[in-house]
Amino acid sequence: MAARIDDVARRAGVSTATVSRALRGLPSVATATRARVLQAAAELDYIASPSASSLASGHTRTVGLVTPSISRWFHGHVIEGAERTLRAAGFDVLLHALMLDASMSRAPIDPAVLRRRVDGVLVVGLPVSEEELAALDSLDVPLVFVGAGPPGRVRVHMDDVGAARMVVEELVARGHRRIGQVQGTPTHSVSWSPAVERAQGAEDGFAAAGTVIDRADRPVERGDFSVEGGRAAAARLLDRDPALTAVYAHSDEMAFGVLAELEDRGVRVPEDLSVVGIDGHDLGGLVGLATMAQDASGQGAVGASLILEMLAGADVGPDVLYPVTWVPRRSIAQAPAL
Amino acid sequence: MAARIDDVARRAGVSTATVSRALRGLPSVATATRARVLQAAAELDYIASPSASSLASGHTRTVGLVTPSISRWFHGHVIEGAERTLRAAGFDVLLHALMLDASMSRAPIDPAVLRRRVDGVLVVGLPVSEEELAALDSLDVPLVFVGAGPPGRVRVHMDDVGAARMVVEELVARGHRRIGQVQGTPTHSVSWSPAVERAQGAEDGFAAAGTVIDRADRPVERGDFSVEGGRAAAARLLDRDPALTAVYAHSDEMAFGVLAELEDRGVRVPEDLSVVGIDGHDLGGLVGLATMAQDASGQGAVGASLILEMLAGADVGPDVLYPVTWVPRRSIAQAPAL
DNA sequence: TTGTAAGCGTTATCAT
DNA sequence: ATGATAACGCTTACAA
Repeated sequence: MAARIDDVARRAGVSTATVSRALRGLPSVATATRARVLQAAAELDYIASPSASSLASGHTRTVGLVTPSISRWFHGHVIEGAERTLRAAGFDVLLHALMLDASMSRAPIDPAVLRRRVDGVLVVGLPVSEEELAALDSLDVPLVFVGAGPPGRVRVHMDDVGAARMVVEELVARGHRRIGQVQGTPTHSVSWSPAVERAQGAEDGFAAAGTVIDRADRPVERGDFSVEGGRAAAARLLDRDPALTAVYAHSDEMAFGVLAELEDRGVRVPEDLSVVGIDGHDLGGLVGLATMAQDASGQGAVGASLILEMLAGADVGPDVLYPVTWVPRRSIAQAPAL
Repeated sequence: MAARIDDVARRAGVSTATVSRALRGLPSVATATRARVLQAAAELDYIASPSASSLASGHTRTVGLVTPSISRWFHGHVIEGAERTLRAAGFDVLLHALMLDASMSRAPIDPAVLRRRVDGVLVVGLPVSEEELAALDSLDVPLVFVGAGPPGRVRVHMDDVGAARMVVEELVARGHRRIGQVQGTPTHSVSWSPAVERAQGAEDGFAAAGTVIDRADRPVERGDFSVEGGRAAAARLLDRDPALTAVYAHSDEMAFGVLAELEDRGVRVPEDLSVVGIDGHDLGGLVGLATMAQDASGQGAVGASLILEMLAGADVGPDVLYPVTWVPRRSIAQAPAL
């Protein structure tokens, strides 16, 4: 049915080896020959069998995307950016999602699925364990992390610590002295996850504030990086300390939950309480959420480019730090007078 | 480096053919033999080369997902549901995104990318042209549509016409007589896209309302299925007819844009104007958006299952109609008194 | 139930 | 610059 390489060879009057060279753009082919081959291939609507060429060459022209989510804002956008870049370079994208279950835990990365199947792996917003890292290394292909990656590895991410610090500084500068936090929960307890770094940055912000804010005046609850988690955490926060004047949610999605809970309780934003998030979610403007915005699809595109460069033999530096933008919106204001 | 099938064969003391049969669970293998093979394979950490087995068998154990978006609500959720189902069945997922450019147009589906690479194709929320349909058919693999598909094809989708009709009926029942619409724009002009059907359903609703609503009292603007498009369409709608008492947006994301525009203009929802969407976007509750909700990830899972069944040789009926749920929220209310 | 051996459709090595 | 041909690592008749 479908044309094979020797059909093209016969039609062009050359050997299969020459067809292969011509079609892949290798140098040592006479211009006239190449033209004839291209012509013949086009006429036959020939496309090389990916499995055959993978088997023979050892390359798959496929990059694996490992992610804990597709529908969440960050992951969806990173995947979108990466897919576009990879496809433009003629690579296929293999999606490997490790969904979180109800208890926020997940199956470990299964290297068997990726082995011999991809030329590179992009880990999207997923803190991995030491064992998983070893498993990924054993694939022996370029490995790039977007959004969260172990130090020393090739990774592209925002400055989580710095962004969190700036958020706290914005709040303190507006007179807030009782600031609750809704923290994310990393799927693996590693020191380099956004969950941890966005908490660390807040500590830095408090330390640098020039005003001592007692630990009791900055309570923290966990929100699992989800809207519902954020809502529940906000509820616990307000129950603990009804006198809070601000809440810093470590992600916009959790901040949405905070806003929902506040509305239910009749707490006015920002008159009674200010709310700030991190991420720059598309719908933040809709609810007037102040945030530190990052460019997720841009990071996905850069991550994909890095893999392509590594595949081309380039040495790439370990860290691409992506800038963030402060987006003040109506959810943040001066702290109410005491 | 990596173990191959003859390493396993040698270790288990059988032929490569037997290893192949044993590992794939084919019937004609003695229990004891199978155990020895499994044991040997485990010891060597053996995994069959996908390219080699594809080449030999003609199957790829991969399903292609063709979609115009990953970050939008519907597409992200469908992909998530489909991925989960396919992976559970041992299939890989190839992501093929056809991003829309600024003018809402997109590159045509490139069958070359899919040819010989997938055992099945799931088209996610994407109206395709006749040419594209022919190209997809030429792949000669199971083809399933989710969210939008040509009549007669295997597809899973909500009842767009019925849902739109119900939305209009809900508005009319609350006394609304001047109802604006924010319509989606299909990427291809086909009669069976949600964009068209959600408009058609509205017509049905008006016709069945028992009250004649003049065409001039139900103006329509296009919103491109995006938040910003929805906002712009709402602006045009209000400029045309400031006396509207309700807006039916053909998707929740466009409805979000409508709400944003209304807020900017100081139009109170629902006191001055009611807003209703379709989809059941996760963040609808946050802004109190009334909507007809559908289960996107469920549809993705069902679509994937259908492909798996077709691959198994089953005959599957052409249409799986997914139910919708009316979710009244605070954005809908009685029409204001004249 | 198991083994032998012929493909599957390329790429890459080595000549020419 | 081009051609022969041996891999690549499986699956699947066909035999036994």
